[in-house]
Amino acid sequence: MIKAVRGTRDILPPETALWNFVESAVRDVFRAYNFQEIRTPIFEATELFARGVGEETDIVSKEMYTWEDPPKLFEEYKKFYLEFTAAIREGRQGPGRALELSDLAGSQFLTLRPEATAGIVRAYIEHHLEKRGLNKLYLIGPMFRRERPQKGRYRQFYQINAEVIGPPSSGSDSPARDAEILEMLATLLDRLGITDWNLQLNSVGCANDREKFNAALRKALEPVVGTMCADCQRRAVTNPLRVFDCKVPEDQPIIQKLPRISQFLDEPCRKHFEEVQQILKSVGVPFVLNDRLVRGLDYYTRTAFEFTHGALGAQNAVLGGGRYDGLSEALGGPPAPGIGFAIGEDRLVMSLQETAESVLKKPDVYVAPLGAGMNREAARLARELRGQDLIVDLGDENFRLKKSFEAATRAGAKYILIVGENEVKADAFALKNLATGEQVSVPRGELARRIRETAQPLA
RNA sequence: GUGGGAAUAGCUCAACUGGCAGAGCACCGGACUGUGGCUCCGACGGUUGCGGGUUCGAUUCCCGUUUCCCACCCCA
Repeated sequence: MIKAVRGTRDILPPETALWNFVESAVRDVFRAYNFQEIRTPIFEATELFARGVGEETDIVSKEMYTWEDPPKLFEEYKKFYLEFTAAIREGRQGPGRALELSDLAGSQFLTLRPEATAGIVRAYIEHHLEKRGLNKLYLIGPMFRRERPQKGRYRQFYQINAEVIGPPSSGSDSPARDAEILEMLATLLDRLGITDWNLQLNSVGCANDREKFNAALRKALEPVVGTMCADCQRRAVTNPLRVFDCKVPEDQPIIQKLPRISQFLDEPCRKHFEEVQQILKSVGVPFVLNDRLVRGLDYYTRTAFEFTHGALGAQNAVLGGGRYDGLSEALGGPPAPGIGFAIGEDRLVMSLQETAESVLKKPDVYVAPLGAGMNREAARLARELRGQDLIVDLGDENFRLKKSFEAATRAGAKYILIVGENEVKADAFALKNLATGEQVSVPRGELARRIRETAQPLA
């Protein structure tokens, strides 16, 4: 049997109804904040992510799905190898040279997107969206990372992203935008019925602050790192910021004494962060300051945040984001401050799984043809009813009536409509309410109204 | 990439120290020829994840492998 590949999965009904519920709530809420949808390709030039996300991040250095298109390197290597082995076998001189860079001319490296922001900023630059002033964009779609799967973590997973980006003159760097995004997220989660969320907020400063902070952090770690856990010793070398993620109890007293980014913010960054907090207080969005919150992508500046939720296991971050004021320039574009976030849709759906049944729309009526030739009549009736905006399921004339009833019940239909010879002659059809058992004969022209008026009060 | 657990019918799970692979639910048919849910009866359903080893005999023990789950790492 051919199975879905590791880390990928099929999302089946009725669970898909829950995904649609989430996505339509997202679209409604985002529209209220004047965000508009953007769709970008699922694969991009590898270089985009290398430069945008950062060569040193785990995402780029070990988790991307990358290939060569067309696969010349592989073809050239195969050719070389075959010639080489044939030469040895035949005892003659082998190929004169190994593979060179020029052999790769005409091919490029492509990557399945591991995140959305780089692609959106690429589109912003490519289409000169700075001419439009402030852009408020959102994107829903699959992302790909080659990680070991576990609860809430897949190799193909789905994100809901939103970005506010524009030239500085559009106010894109204003703390008002940070606060607006955070308030929108709080609204969305509440709307979805997720109430026990927790907003963790931090500022990671600008590039300048980070440089000073990193230097101070390295200096502070130097004398103590030898006594810390193996992971911390590794982090201290590769990415000192991540030491703050450590959960080993013995290391906590040491971490407590380390310098914090909050002590290194310059005056503009400090004021910016302060204003974000003041607006959040003003609109009543609760948050917790966490100056140990660091994010894994190189492009983040200033505001960084994470919404967590219990019942998600170890992967408890349901969404995360922050500001990325230098990203556009890093990709060769004009200055374009921005802030955005990514919601892990898989995790979001997981945290409201129990409501799956309640958002599923059931058929209003099951049309049951009865006897030879009745499929034709039933098809006409079903078409009429569907044209009246009813959800209609349709059976088959070969089903015995008992089987039609069972199928209608299983489908969860509110009504069953019997289409037999008697009904066709009279042009009035037996309509039975499957919940109450009440059955009446209804003239063709009144069917839709009859189904709708008694079906509505149930909802 | 590292560690732990698991894999048996469509689903959820049994099967004693190694001895005929089973149950419930679901599905299909019948009781009931144009009236469902309840009930009763019957039928169907398996390369025990895959490959190897030990054994008279392996779902069971051993080795390998794949996948899933959980955690680390990292992130959404």
